[in-house]
Amino acid sequence: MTDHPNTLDPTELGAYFALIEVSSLLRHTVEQQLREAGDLSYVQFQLLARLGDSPDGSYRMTDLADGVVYSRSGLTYQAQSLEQRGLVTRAPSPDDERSTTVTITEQGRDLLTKVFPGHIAVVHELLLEPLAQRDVAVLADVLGQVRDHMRSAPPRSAAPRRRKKG
Amino acid sequence: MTDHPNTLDPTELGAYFALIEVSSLLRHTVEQQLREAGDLSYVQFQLLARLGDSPDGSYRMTDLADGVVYSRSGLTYQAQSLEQRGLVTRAPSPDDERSTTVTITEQGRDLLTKVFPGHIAVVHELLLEPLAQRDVAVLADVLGQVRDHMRSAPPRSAAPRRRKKG
DNA sequence: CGTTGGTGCTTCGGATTCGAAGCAACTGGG
DNA sequence: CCCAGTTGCTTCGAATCCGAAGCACCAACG
Repeated sequence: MTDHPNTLDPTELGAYFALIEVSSLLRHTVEQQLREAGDLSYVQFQLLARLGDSPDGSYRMTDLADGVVYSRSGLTYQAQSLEQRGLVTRAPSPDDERSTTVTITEQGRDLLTKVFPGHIAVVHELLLEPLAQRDVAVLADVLGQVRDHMRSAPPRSAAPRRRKKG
Repeated sequence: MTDHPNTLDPTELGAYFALIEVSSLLRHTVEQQLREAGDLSYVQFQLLARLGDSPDGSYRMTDLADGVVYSRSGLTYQAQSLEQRGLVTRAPSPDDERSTTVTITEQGRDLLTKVFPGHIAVVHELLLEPLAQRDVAVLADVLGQVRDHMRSAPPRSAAPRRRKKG
Protein backbone atom coordinates (compact mmCIF):
# COMPACT_ATOMS: atom_id res chain seq x y z
CA MET A 1 0.00 0.00 0.00
CA THR A 2 1.18 3.50 -0.72
CA ASP A 3 2.31 5.63 2.16
CA HIS A 4 -0.57 7.88 2.99
CA PRO A 5 -0.71 10.56 5.64
CA ASN A 6 -3.35 9.98 8.27
CA THR A 7 -4.65 13.51 8.15
CA LEU A 8 -5.67 15.98 5.48
CA ASP A 9 -4.64 19.61 5.60
CA PRO A 10 -7.36 22.29 5.49
CA THR A 11 -7.02 22.82 1.76
CA GLU A 12 -7.41 19.13 1.04
CA LEU A 13 -10.38 18.89 3.36
CA GLY A 14 -11.86 21.95 1.70
CA ALA A 15 -11.54 20.42 -1.74
CA TYR A 16 -13.09 17.17 -0.57
CA PHE A 17 -15.98 18.69 1.33
CA ALA A 18 -16.74 21.20 -1.39
CA LEU A 19 -16.79 18.44 -3.98
CA ILE A 20 -19.21 16.36 -1.96
CA GLU A 21 -21.48 19.23 -1.11
CA VAL A 22 -21.56 20.76 -4.58
CA SER A 23 -22.26 17.47 -6.29
CA SER A 24 -24.93 16.56 -3.77
CA LEU A 25 -26.74 19.85 -4.13
CA LEU A 26 -26.39 19.87 -7.89
CA ARG A 27 -27.63 16.36 -8.23
CA HIS A 28 -30.50 17.01 -5.89
CA THR A 29 -31.66 20.03 -7.83
CA VAL A 30 -31.22 18.37 -11.19
CA GLU A 31 -33.22 15.42 -9.93
CA GLN A 32 -36.12 17.64 -9.00
CA GLN A 33 -36.08 19.36 -12.37
CA LEU A 34 -36.05 16.06 -14.25
CA ARG A 35 -38.84 14.70 -12.10
CA GLU A 36 -41.00 17.71 -12.77
CA ALA A 37 -40.18 18.12 -16.44
CA GLY A 38 -40.37 14.51 -17.50
CA ASP A 39 -40.90 12.24 -14.50
CA LEU A 40 -37.39 10.89 -14.87
CA SER A 41 -34.88 9.89 -12.24
CA TYR A 42 -31.36 11.13 -12.76
CA VAL A 43 -30.17 7.69 -13.74
CA GLN A 44 -32.97 7.32 -16.26
CA PHE A 45 -32.02 10.64 -17.77
CA GLN A 46 -28.38 9.67 -17.96
CA LEU A 47 -29.30 6.47 -19.73
CA LEU A 48 -31.49 8.23 -22.25
CA ALA A 49 -28.89 10.91 -22.84
CA ARG A 50 -26.23 8.32 -23.42
CA LEU A 51 -28.40 6.40 -25.83
CA GLY A 52 -29.31 9.60 -27.60
CA ASP A 53 -25.65 10.33 -28.12
CA SER A 54 -24.94 6.93 -29.59
CA PRO A 55 -24.65 6.79 -33.39
CA ASP A 56 -27.38 4.18 -33.71
CA GLY A 57 -29.21 5.05 -30.52
CA SER A 58 -28.39 1.81 -28.79
CA TYR A 59 -26.01 0.21 -26.36
CA ARG A 60 -25.58 -3.05 -24.57
CA MET A 61 -26.52 -3.12 -20.90
CA THR A 62 -22.91 -3.56 -19.90
CA ASP A 63 -21.79 -0.53 -21.86
CA LEU A 64 -24.46 1.54 -20.17
CA ALA A 65 -23.47 0.31 -16.74
CA ASP A 66 -19.86 1.19 -17.41
CA GLY A 67 -20.79 4.69 -18.49
CA VAL A 68 -23.08 5.42 -15.59
CA VAL A 69 -21.74 4.60 -12.15
CA TYR A 70 -24.37 2.09 -11.31
CA SER A 71 -25.06 -1.48 -10.33
CA ARG A 72 -26.20 -4.05 -12.87
CA SER A 73 -29.36 -4.85 -11.01
CA GLY A 74 -30.24 -1.20 -10.67
CA LEU A 75 -29.70 -0.78 -14.37
CA THR A 76 -32.06 -3.64 -15.12
CA TYR A 77 -34.66 -2.03 -12.90
CA GLN A 78 -34.44 1.33 -14.62
CA ALA A 79 -34.25 -0.12 -18.11
CA GLN A 80 -37.43 -2.05 -17.47
CA SER A 81 -39.08 1.07 -16.24
CA LEU A 82 -38.02 2.99 -19.34
CA GLU A 83 -39.21 0.16 -21.56
CA GLN A 84 -42.62 0.11 -19.94
CA ARG A 85 -42.95 3.79 -20.69
CA GLY A 86 -41.98 3.24 -24.30
CA LEU A 87 -38.85 5.35 -24.08
CA VAL A 88 -36.51 2.51 -25.00
CA THR A 89 -36.77 -0.96 -26.48
CA ARG A 90 -34.81 -3.98 -25.38
CA ALA A 91 -33.86 -6.92 -27.51
CA PRO A 92 -31.29 -9.67 -27.34
CA SER A 93 -28.18 -8.86 -29.29
CA PRO A 94 -27.82 -10.74 -32.59
CA ASP A 95 -24.15 -11.38 -31.88
CA ASP A 96 -24.57 -12.69 -28.40
CA GLU A 97 -27.87 -14.00 -27.16
CA ARG A 98 -26.90 -13.25 -23.58
CA SER A 99 -26.55 -9.54 -23.97
CA THR A 100 -29.44 -7.14 -24.20
CA THR A 101 -29.35 -4.26 -26.65
CA VAL A 102 -31.17 -1.18 -25.42
CA THR A 103 -32.36 1.29 -28.02
CA ILE A 104 -33.92 4.70 -27.56
CA THR A 105 -37.28 5.25 -29.25
CA GLU A 106 -38.72 8.31 -30.97
CA GLN A 107 -40.69 8.91 -27.83
CA GLY A 108 -37.53 8.70 -25.79
CA ARG A 109 -35.85 11.28 -27.99
CA ASP A 110 -38.85 13.53 -27.70
CA LEU A 111 -38.75 13.37 -23.94
CA LEU A 112 -35.05 14.06 -23.98
CA THR A 113 -35.65 17.12 -26.11
CA LYS A 114 -38.34 18.22 -23.71
CA VAL A 115 -36.34 17.99 -20.52
CA PHE A 116 -32.97 19.07 -21.87
CA PRO A 117 -33.40 22.86 -21.79
CA GLY A 118 -34.40 22.83 -18.15
CA HIS A 119 -31.56 20.50 -17.34
CA ILE A 120 -29.05 22.77 -19.01
CA ALA A 121 -30.54 25.74 -17.20
CA VAL A 122 -30.11 24.15 -13.79
CA VAL A 123 -26.54 23.14 -14.49
CA HIS A 124 -25.76 26.55 -15.81
CA GLU A 125 -27.40 28.37 -12.98
CA LEU A 126 -25.93 26.33 -10.15
CA LEU A 127 -22.56 25.25 -11.44
CA LEU A 128 -21.41 27.49 -14.24
CA GLU A 129 -22.89 30.90 -13.61
CA PRO A 130 -20.87 31.69 -10.49
CA LEU A 131 -17.62 30.86 -12.26
CA ALA A 132 -15.43 32.81 -14.60
CA GLN A 133 -15.00 31.12 -17.94
CA ARG A 134 -11.43 30.34 -17.10
CA ASP A 135 -12.46 28.66 -13.87
CA VAL A 136 -14.81 26.38 -15.76
CA ALA A 137 -11.93 25.27 -17.91
CA VAL A 138 -9.77 24.75 -14.86
CA LEU A 139 -12.47 22.73 -13.17
CA ALA A 140 -12.91 20.56 -16.24
CA ASP A 141 -9.19 20.04 -16.46
CA VAL A 142 -8.55 19.20 -12.82
CA LEU A 143 -11.56 16.93 -12.44
CA GLY A 144 -10.68 15.34 -15.75
CA GLN A 145 -7.31 14.39 -14.34
CA VAL A 146 -8.94 12.84 -11.31
CA ARG A 147 -11.41 10.93 -13.44
CA ASP A 148 -8.72 9.54 -15.67
CA HIS A 149 -6.77 8.44 -12.64
CA MET A 150 -9.80 6.75 -11.13
CA ARG A 151 -10.54 4.92 -14.31
CA SER A 152 -7.03 3.71 -14.79
CA ALA A 153 -6.78 2.47 -11.22
CA PRO A 154 -10.10 0.87 -10.33
CA PRO A 155 -10.73 0.36 -6.62
CA ARG A 156 -9.56 -2.84 -5.03
CA SER A 157 -13.11 -4.03 -4.70
CA ALA A 158 -13.52 -4.43 -8.44
CA ALA A 159 -12.88 -8.08 -7.85
CA PRO A 160 -14.23 -10.68 -10.21
CA ARG A 161 -17.28 -12.62 -9.27
CA ARG A 162 -17.00 -15.43 -6.82
CA ARG A 163 -17.04 -18.82 -8.37
CA LYS A 164 -20.21 -20.75 -8.31
CA LYS A 165 -18.67 -24.10 -7.56
CA GLY A 166 -15.69 -24.81 -5.39
CA MET B 1 -36.04 34.11 -16.38
CA THR B 2 -32.37 34.68 -16.70
CA ASP B 3 -31.14 34.36 -20.23
CA HIS B 4 -29.53 30.98 -20.36
CA PRO B 5 -28.06 29.40 -23.41
CA ASN B 6 -29.77 26.19 -24.41
CA THR B 7 -26.54 24.36 -25.01
CA LEU B 8 -23.29 23.89 -23.14
CA ASP B 9 -19.96 24.11 -24.87
CA PRO B 10 -17.58 21.14 -24.63
CA THR B 11 -15.64 22.63 -21.75
CA GLU B 12 -18.77 23.23 -19.73
CA LEU B 13 -20.03 19.76 -20.47
CA GLY B 14 -16.64 18.38 -19.52
CA ALA B 15 -16.69 20.15 -16.17
CA TYR B 16 -20.20 18.95 -15.45
CA PHE B 17 -19.69 15.34 -16.46
CA ALA B 18 -16.35 15.09 -14.72
CA LEU B 19 -17.87 16.47 -11.54
CA ILE B 20 -20.69 13.95 -11.58
CA GLU B 21 -18.48 11.03 -12.41
CA VAL B 22 -15.74 11.85 -9.96
CA SER B 23 -18.12 12.43 -7.08
CA SER B 24 -20.06 9.26 -7.87
CA LEU B 25 -16.99 7.10 -8.00
CA LEU B 26 -15.47 8.70 -4.94
CA ARG B 27 -18.63 8.34 -2.94
CA HIS B 28 -19.09 4.77 -4.06
CA THR B 29 -15.59 3.79 -3.00
CA VAL B 30 -15.78 5.64 0.28
CA GLU B 31 -19.08 3.94 1.00
CA GLN B 32 -17.54 0.52 0.56
CA GLN B 33 -14.64 1.38 2.81
CA LEU B 34 -16.91 2.66 5.55
CA ARG B 35 -19.13 -0.37 5.27
CA GLU B 36 -16.22 -2.72 5.61
CA ALA B 37 -14.35 -0.82 8.29
CA GLY B 38 -17.26 0.06 10.54
CA ASP B 39 -20.55 -1.01 8.95
CA LEU B 40 -21.47 2.62 8.40
CA SER B 41 -23.30 4.24 5.53
CA TYR B 42 -21.80 7.43 4.19
CA VAL B 43 -24.51 9.51 5.78
CA GLN B 44 -23.99 7.85 9.14
CA PHE B 45 -20.30 8.59 8.92
CA GLN B 46 -20.94 12.20 8.01
CA LEU B 47 -23.24 12.55 10.99
CA LEU B 48 -20.73 11.03 13.39
CA ALA B 49 -17.91 13.11 11.97
CA ARG B 50 -19.91 16.27 12.35
CA LEU B 51 -20.85 15.42 15.91
CA GLY B 52 -17.26 14.56 16.67
CA ASP B 53 -16.19 17.98 15.46
CA SER B 54 -18.70 19.77 17.63
CA PRO B 55 -17.30 21.32 20.84
CA ASP B 56 -19.73 19.43 23.05
CA GLY B 57 -20.28 16.49 20.69
CA SER B 58 -23.89 17.30 20.03
CA TYR B 59 -26.18 19.03 17.57
CA ARG B 60 -29.86 19.46 16.99
CA MET B 61 -31.40 17.39 14.22
CA THR B 62 -32.00 20.47 12.12
CA ASP B 63 -28.39 21.56 12.33
CA LEU B 64 -27.30 18.12 11.21
CA ALA B 65 -29.73 18.12 8.32
CA ASP B 66 -28.48 21.51 7.19
CA GLY B 67 -24.90 20.34 7.25
CA VAL B 68 -25.51 17.14 5.38
CA VAL B 69 -27.57 17.38 2.22
CA TYR B 70 -30.31 15.15 3.39
CA SER B 71 -34.01 14.84 4.04
CA ARG B 72 -35.41 15.14 7.55
CA SER B 73 -37.03 11.76 7.42
CA GLY B 74 -33.85 10.12 6.24
CA LEU B 75 -32.00 11.79 9.06
CA THR B 76 -34.47 10.42 11.59
CA TYR B 77 -33.98 6.96 10.16
CA GLN B 78 -30.21 7.08 10.38
CA ALA B 79 -30.17 8.73 13.79
CA GLN B 80 -32.37 5.95 15.13
CA SER B 81 -30.05 3.41 13.63
CA LEU B 82 -27.02 5.06 15.22
CA GLU B 83 -28.82 5.26 18.55
CA GLN B 84 -29.67 1.57 18.50
CA ARG B 85 -26.02 0.80 17.98
CA GLY B 86 -25.06 2.99 20.90
CA LEU B 87 -23.05 5.41 18.78
CA VAL B 88 -25.17 8.44 19.66
CA THR B 89 -27.79 9.37 22.21
CA ARG B 90 -30.90 11.43 21.55
CA ALA B 91 -32.71 13.62 24.04
CA PRO B 92 -35.17 16.48 23.82
CA SER B 93 -33.50 19.85 24.00
CA PRO B 94 -33.94 21.70 27.32
CA ASP B 95 -34.57 24.97 25.48
CA ASP B 96 -37.15 23.71 23.09
CA GLU B 97 -39.04 20.53 23.76
CA ARG B 98 -39.65 20.03 20.06
CA SER B 99 -36.08 19.70 19.04
CA THR B 100 -33.96 16.63 19.56
CA THR B 101 -30.36 16.93 20.64
CA VAL B 102 -28.11 14.23 19.24
CA THR B 103 -24.88 13.51 21.07
CA ILE B 104 -22.02 11.25 20.09
CA THR B 105 -21.01 8.59 22.63
CA GLU B 106 -17.61 7.25 23.59
CA GLN B 107 -18.39 4.25 21.46
CA GLY B 108 -19.21 6.55 18.57
CA ARG B 109 -15.90 8.34 18.91
CA ASP B 110 -14.09 5.04 19.02
CA LEU B 111 -15.71 3.90 15.83
CA LEU B 112 -14.88 7.21 14.20
CA THR B 113 -11.26 6.77 15.20
CA LYS B 114 -11.31 3.29 13.79
CA VAL B 115 -12.68 4.12 10.35
CA PHE B 116 -11.01 7.47 9.86
CA PRO B 117 -7.60 6.36 8.61
CA GLY B 118 -9.09 4.22 5.90
CA HIS B 119 -11.42 7.02 4.92
CA ILE B 120 -8.57 9.46 4.60
CA ALA B 121 -6.63 6.92 2.60
CA VAL B 122 -9.41 6.47 0.06
CA VAL B 123 -9.91 10.19 -0.38
CA HIS B 124 -6.22 10.71 -0.73
CA GLU B 125 -5.73 7.87 -3.14
CA LEU B 126 -8.64 8.67 -5.42
CA LEU B 127 -8.98 12.42 -5.26
CA LEU B 128 -5.78 14.01 -4.09
CA GLU B 129 -2.96 11.78 -5.23
CA PRO B 130 -3.35 12.44 -8.96
CA LEU B 131 -3.29 16.20 -8.42
CA ALA B 132 -0.48 18.66 -7.95
CA GLN B 133 -0.70 20.50 -4.68
CA ARG B 134 -1.61 23.67 -6.49
CA ASP B 135 -4.44 21.92 -8.28
CA VAL B 136 -5.91 20.82 -4.97
CA ALA B 137 -5.97 24.43 -3.87
CA VAL B 138 -7.52 25.48 -7.15
CA LEU B 139 -10.17 22.79 -6.84
CA ALA B 140 -10.99 23.85 -3.31
CA ASP B 141 -11.21 27.46 -4.39
CA VAL B 142 -13.38 26.94 -7.46
CA LEU B 143 -15.75 24.48 -5.84
CA GLY B 144 -15.87 26.73 -2.81
CA GLN B 145 -17.14 29.53 -5.00
CA VAL B 146 -19.81 27.28 -6.42
CA ARG B 147 -20.86 26.09 -2.99
CA ASP B 148 -21.16 29.61 -1.66
CA HIS B 149 -23.25 30.58 -4.62
CA MET B 150 -25.52 27.59 -4.17
CA ARG B 151 -26.01 28.35 -0.52
CA SER B 152 -26.77 31.99 -1.07
CA ALA B 153 -29.25 31.30 -3.85
CA PRO B 154 -31.17 28.17 -3.00
CA PRO B 155 -33.12 26.63 -5.87
CA ARG B 156 -36.65 27.82 -6.40
CA SER B 157 -38.11 24.56 -5.21
CA ALA B 158 -36.20 24.47 -1.95
CA ALA B 159 -39.22 25.47 0.09
CA PRO B 160 -41.38 22.45 0.81
CA ARG B 161 -43.01 24.54 3.45
CA ARG B 162 -43.94 28.11 3.62
CA ARG B 163 -41.09 30.23 4.79
CA LYS B 164 -41.08 32.70 7.56
CA LYS B 165 -40.91 36.30 6.58
CA GLY B 166 -37.52 37.85 7.05
C1' DC C 1 -21.70 -33.88 -29.32
C1' DG C 2 -20.86 -33.26 -23.81
C1' DT C 3 -18.43 -31.05 -20.09
C1' DT C 4 -16.40 -27.21 -17.80
C1' DG C 5 -15.77 -22.62 -16.88
C1' DG C 6 -16.79 -17.73 -17.96
C1' DT C 7 -20.00 -13.89 -19.12
C1' DG C 8 -24.51 -11.04 -19.38
C1' DC C 9 -28.49 -10.13 -17.40
C1' DT C 10 -32.34 -10.76 -14.19
C1' DT C 11 -34.54 -11.99 -9.85
C1' DC C 12 -34.68 -11.77 -4.98
C1' DG C 13 -34.42 -9.95 -0.30
C1' DG C 14 -33.29 -6.28 2.34
C1' DA C 15 -31.63 -1.52 3.22
C1' DT C 16 -32.00 3.26 2.24
C1' DT C 17 -34.23 7.14 0.58
C1' DC C 18 -37.76 10.74 -0.15
C1' DG C 19 -42.12 13.62 0.21
C1' DA C 20 -46.40 14.09 2.40
C1' DA C 21 -49.03 13.85 6.30
C1' DG C 22 -49.22 13.83 11.25
C1' DC C 23 -48.10 15.05 16.02
C1' DA C 24 -46.14 18.02 19.55
C1' DA C 25 -44.40 22.35 21.12
C1' DC C 26 -43.51 27.35 20.64
C1' DT C 27 -45.27 32.20 19.47
C1' DG C 28 -48.24 36.06 19.19
C1' DG C 29 -52.74 37.89 19.54
C1' DG C 30 -57.37 38.18 21.87
C1' DC D 1 -56.75 30.30 28.64
C1' DC D 2 -57.85 29.56 23.60
C1' DC D 3 -56.82 30.09 18.78
C1' DA D 4 -54.19 30.18 14.68
C1' DG D 5 -49.89 30.02 12.50
C1' DT D 6 -45.17 28.24 12.51
C1' DT D 7 -41.55 25.05 13.50
C1' DG D 8 -39.10 20.39 14.74
C1' DC D 9 -39.31 15.91 14.33
C1' DT D 10 -41.40 11.39 13.32
C1' DT D 11 -44.30 8.08 10.90
C1' DC D 12 -46.03 6.24 6.68
C1' DG D 13 -46.13 4.46 1.97
C1' DA D 14 -43.79 3.96 -2.05
C1' DA D 15 -39.74 4.21 -4.97
C1' DT D 16 -35.01 3.19 -5.65
C1' DC D 17 -30.95 0.97 -4.86
C1' DC D 18 -27.42 -2.74 -4.02
C1' DG D 19 -25.11 -7.47 -3.57
C1' DA D 20 -25.81 -12.26 -3.84
C1' DA D 21 -27.72 -15.94 -6.08
C1' DG D 22 -29.65 -17.82 -10.22
C1' DC D 23 -30.55 -18.60 -15.18
C1' DA D 24 -29.20 -18.74 -19.92
C1' DC D 25 -25.84 -18.51 -23.29
C1' DC D 26 -21.02 -18.65 -25.16
C1' DA D 27 -16.23 -20.51 -25.81
C1' DA D 28 -12.65 -23.91 -25.24
C1' DC D 29 -11.42 -28.50 -25.12
C1' DG D 30 -11.55 -33.37 -25.99
